[in-house]
Amino acid sequence: MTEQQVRVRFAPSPTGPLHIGGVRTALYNYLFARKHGGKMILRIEDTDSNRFVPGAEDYIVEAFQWLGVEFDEGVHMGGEYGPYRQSERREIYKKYVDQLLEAGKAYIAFDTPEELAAKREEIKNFQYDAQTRGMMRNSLTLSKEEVDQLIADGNKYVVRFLIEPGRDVKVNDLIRGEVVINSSILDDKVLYKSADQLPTYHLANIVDDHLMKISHVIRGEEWLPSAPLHVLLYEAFGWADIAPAFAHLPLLLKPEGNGKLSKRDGDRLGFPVFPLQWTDPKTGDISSGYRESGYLPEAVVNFLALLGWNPGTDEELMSMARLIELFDLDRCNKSGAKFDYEKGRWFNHEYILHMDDALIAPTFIELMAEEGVEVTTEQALTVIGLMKSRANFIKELVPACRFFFVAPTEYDKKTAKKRWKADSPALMAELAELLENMADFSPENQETEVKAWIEAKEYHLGNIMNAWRLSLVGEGKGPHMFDISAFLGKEETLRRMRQAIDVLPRKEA
RNA sequence: GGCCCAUUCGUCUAUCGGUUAGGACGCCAGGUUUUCAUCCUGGAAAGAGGAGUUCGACUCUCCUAUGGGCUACCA
Repeated sequence: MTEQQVRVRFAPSPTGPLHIGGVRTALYNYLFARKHGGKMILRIEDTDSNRFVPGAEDYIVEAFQWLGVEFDEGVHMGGEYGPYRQSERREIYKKYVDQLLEAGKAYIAFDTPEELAAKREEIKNFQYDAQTRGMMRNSLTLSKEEVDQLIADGNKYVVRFLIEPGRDVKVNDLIRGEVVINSSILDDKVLYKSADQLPTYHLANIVDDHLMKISHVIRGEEWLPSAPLHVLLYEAFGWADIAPAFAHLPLLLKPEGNGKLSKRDGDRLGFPVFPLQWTDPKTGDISSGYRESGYLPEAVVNFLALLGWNPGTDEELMSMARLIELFDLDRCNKSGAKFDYEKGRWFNHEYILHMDDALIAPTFIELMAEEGVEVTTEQALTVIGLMKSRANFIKELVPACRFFFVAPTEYDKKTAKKRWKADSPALMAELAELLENMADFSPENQETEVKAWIEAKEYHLGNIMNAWRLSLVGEGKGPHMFDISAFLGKEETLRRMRQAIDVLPRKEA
């Protein structure tokens, strides 16, 4: 057997923003493809015309661009197996549906949605299958003339897959091993709807995967129950021996409580479940996105990769290249993973820590400008270097760094109470005088001279530094004091110190 | 209800018959620091329950329980 080229696809339905679980599925497909030198395809499954949402397709493309998940073929870039939008492949599906019809492996059914609903009311656990198809209105129970007439009269119909009962259908799953389901529990799935002349997911999926030469179908666990149906379809078309391999990924679950992670959870728990912000075109509702929330795409990718897979070592911080190097379907978990949002924050923190300050600077400058604070690139670089170990998100740097550019207008009460002592005004005045006469205001020289002064006078270091910090920052936080004063410059440093002496309350000794 | 999948610290997970059950997030304590953060050290914290198989089971089998998914002319 020759090793066939790895070709995988991510095939979302354009019904809204891309769910984070879908992002992970796409990511695993991508890692797998790159790992094996294969191709990654983006196919749009828009066979349900009723659920089409404008903008969703562009959103999907943009989301993957942001994340760094690249495609080799797809709806947005073409390729030799197109078109990649299922609504543009009507004729193709029709041909295959007819093939099944002619072979007697599918049949035409006229039962209306209303009639089916009535049947479900009438018979509990009603299923359109070998048991019941004999009592329905279809090409198995009606004569050919009747069928032709009904169609000629313009009656809507569907094509159903004829499933033979009593067969054990085996699905070989790369993650779960062999899963066996008896065909008797499967229903005669609708493959095609005459109403919009489109197939349903199942038919389109099998036909496209075959035509696009997909080698591995890596998708969410929610598809596992219909995998036997897909196996049967491959058989019906005579493609059983060239069918793709399956791998069903565990689901992403709610962080607390039960169930699959949903759009609502994000709103409720205060974290995004979508890669990019999304505005519902109908309701105008806005759902937050990882990008807009300040996440770095690398952090999101790293975080997501580890939800359901691990390299088998303690390595946790991995670039896309490293993930590709290490990824293996054999190391994917079988059980669903609760979405650990806290860990996502930690990943972002780590990526900010390791990120080049020059890459953070433009975003920082922009965010500061929005707050009405003009910052030069040089200033930004200094401040980011000093402050980024305190931030989980770049935007957290904005309030944290404000004091570098804007003098405090009020002082943190708790800190003032603790750090501004009876002798503080006098000490600050003395320190101000020392600084004023200092020729070299570099942080190094300041440190040398100030510490020498403290030592000579036998002052308490913490006493001086904490009061000084309160004067310049307004609270008890921030980097090394001399870095702050040096950044501020002598003039501003002295101004803030005098202001603190004026404004902060005097205490009895 | 039926069918399928799953089940190790609160969470993400390692372990592929023999381990003091390891790591990470979060949490707590201590250290470093003029403060906060970073960083370092330490701590609490787990094999759902019950039967087997075996000299030996977290690991294999079965049952139960629990969780999850599917059960559309949606994907």
